[in-house]
Amino acid sequence: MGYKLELSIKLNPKFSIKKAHELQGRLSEKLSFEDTLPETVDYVAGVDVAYLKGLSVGAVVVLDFDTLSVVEFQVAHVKTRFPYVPTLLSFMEIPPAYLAIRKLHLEPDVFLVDGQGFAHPYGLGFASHLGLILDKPTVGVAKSRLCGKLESIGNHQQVALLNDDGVVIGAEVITKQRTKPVYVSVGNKVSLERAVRLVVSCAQKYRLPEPVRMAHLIAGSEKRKLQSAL
DNA sequence: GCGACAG
DNA sequence: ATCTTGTCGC
Repeated sequence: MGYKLELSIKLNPKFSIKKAHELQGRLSEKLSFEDTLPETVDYVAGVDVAYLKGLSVGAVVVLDFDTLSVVEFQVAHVKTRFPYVPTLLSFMEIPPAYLAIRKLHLEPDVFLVDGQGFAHPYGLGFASHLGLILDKPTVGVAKSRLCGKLESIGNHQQVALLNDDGVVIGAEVITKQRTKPVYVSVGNKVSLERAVRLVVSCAQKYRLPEPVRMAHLIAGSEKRKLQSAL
């Protein structure tokens, strides 16, 4: 079901995988690794996308940074028009994610996104691409590694760096003991150090930081709702 | 040529 | 990601 779409895209001269990678490389240069976050964060958002047949369900949730309680959430669904192609995930997930985010009444200080940020072969994972479009601070929080070599930091056992040709592109973070680590990288307008701190502070009881975990649950419930409505 | 490959 | 109940372990 996905190969047909992938084929049509590969045959489309207006959008080849090679051209998409070149675009990612150019956009990556516009990323900011500076900390533009306010001293005290009030709202942290979580973003995720779920799939149902030919539909993509985007979900965004806003939590109070201090209590990690949900203060708002929005969902949106659109027909999936781009297949999952490793390294091109953002092209598939941005439409539903962006539509949901546009519905927000509150403006989050930062968005924790389910996927890679700068820790990407062309320096532009979903979190970074979304960060440029929103022109807001974003952090990539992936459940598995896409690229980069591990590089331990002294006697630090909770955080290891992801290195790519001598460049630090992200970090492997153990948010909860006895569970697999998560991969954190800068999306846009935030430093890696701050990004890691945000993820760690938002992950208390579960492996995934609460914003991302909540967004995942909301996308899932919305999917079930659409499911039964068919 | 071979292996890797977010969600 | 998705299809899915119970079950083993911290």
